[in-house]
Amino acid sequence: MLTQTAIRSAAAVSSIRQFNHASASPHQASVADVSPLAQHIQLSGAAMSFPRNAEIFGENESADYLYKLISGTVRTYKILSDGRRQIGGFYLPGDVFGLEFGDEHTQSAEAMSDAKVLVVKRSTLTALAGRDAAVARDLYALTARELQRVQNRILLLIKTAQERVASFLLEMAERVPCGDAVELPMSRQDIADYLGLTIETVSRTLTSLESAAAIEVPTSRRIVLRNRPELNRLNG
Amino acid sequence: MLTQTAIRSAAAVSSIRQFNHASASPHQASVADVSPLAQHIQLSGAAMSFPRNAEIFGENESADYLYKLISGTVRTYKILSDGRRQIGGFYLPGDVFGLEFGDEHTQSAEAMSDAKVLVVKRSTLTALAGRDAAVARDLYALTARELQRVQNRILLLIKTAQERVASFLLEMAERVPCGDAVELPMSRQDIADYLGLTIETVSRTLTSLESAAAIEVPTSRRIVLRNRPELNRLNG
DNA sequence: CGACCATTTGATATGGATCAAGCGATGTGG
DNA sequence: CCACATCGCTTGATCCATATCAAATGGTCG
Repeated sequence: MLTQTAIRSAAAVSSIRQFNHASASPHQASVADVSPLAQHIQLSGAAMSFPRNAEIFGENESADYLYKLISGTVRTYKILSDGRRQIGGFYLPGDVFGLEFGDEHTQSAEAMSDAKVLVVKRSTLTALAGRDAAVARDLYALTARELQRVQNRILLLIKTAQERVASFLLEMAERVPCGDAVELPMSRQDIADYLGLTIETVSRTLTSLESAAAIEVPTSRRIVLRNRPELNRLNG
Repeated sequence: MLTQTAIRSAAAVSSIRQFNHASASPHQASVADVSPLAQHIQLSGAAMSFPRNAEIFGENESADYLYKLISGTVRTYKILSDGRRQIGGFYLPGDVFGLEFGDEHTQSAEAMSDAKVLVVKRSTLTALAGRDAAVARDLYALTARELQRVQNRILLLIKTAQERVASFLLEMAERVPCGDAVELPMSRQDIADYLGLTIETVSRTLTSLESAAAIEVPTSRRIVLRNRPELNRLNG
């Protein structure tokens, strides 16, 4: 159950507490931070740490908390009965996840690297939204973005492997704006499960894009976008 | 070539038939209808009619209205630059569509058959939601269901053709609860674009399911589920 | 009856999966 | 410091599910 997961880690909470004010990594300063919702999370959120590959919450656990990622990377996913895994999304520092409509989480969430998150009770947040229209609007906006992403993913999944990989690279480049170089926080397997492909196909597609001079792959985790127009064209 | 049996439940058939026509069909008195939101729509919604294949709204148009389907069937969809079409959803009488988070529609909507809808201004609805918590909750619930559906679709799209078709049939059977007979309101092309397959593959999969005695296909638009456990197994 | 459209069926092609091997980086114990 | 296991990634060979191309069938409406 979620509560167990949360409580289990709650032990680690207090020790981490000082950490989040002090350590202001460059990643943490984002647009979202100035919103009323973000301020509330910053002020009253409990800090928690999760080691690499730890589960933050599981599918079907009750969705009592909302999470804001401070550092590290998180993936959400579903597992089919035969073991196939579909990654629902990758979350970077500043992103909010665990946002649910129903009472239960529809996906599981895992830390991809050691991760620090701020946790707020969903009930207090909705109560706050009832009093403060600005908070409600923020929640709304977060949801809007989330739904948009999901719908784009559906479009993604009817495309070819090249198109999927190109879309993925452009999406990541947009989310980690560092010029044309993207430092991927996830493995090939994660990318494959996100795009509905196999690692082999992802790998082959990347080398093929490299041959076409659309990208460069200096190391497996770093990708340089050399020809965005071409990638956009592939994007469909 | 498969034998078309004459033994068919005629009772189920006629009840499905009138589902599409009668604008005061008993089907409309569903859960949604007793909700405050539904009542408001019923009272202050403007009735509009759309002929078969007419556009109800287009992608990128401003999303000023919310629609509730009274009779007929509606599809929402997106078109990729090269003409591929992804159907976002099918809507049956009683369903609400056009629900958006942003200012613009992210999909187009078309009447699949002559359709009657009730239309309400989104602004009045959100204003109402601000005053009446029950309305807000209803809007929330609608959105929750919508998101759930979208997420399930993502899972669908990583499955095999058989699994997709099986899931589709079970979904439709659930939405048009008439025992084990499903009267499909959409063409094979629509189904294909919904499932991310081709018409040929949909057709072949149906015949293969029929050979496996999981379903019967007395006419192309009517499907009888003969072996739900088997379909559920295929569902993944 | 005949034209038209949706659907099914058949033959073939192909993109991506699968199976299998190689390779480079990282870490571990002797 | 070096053999050597391990792990993530790439590359190669082959297979297979679905797409594509093409034709036959069947239902509907004039």
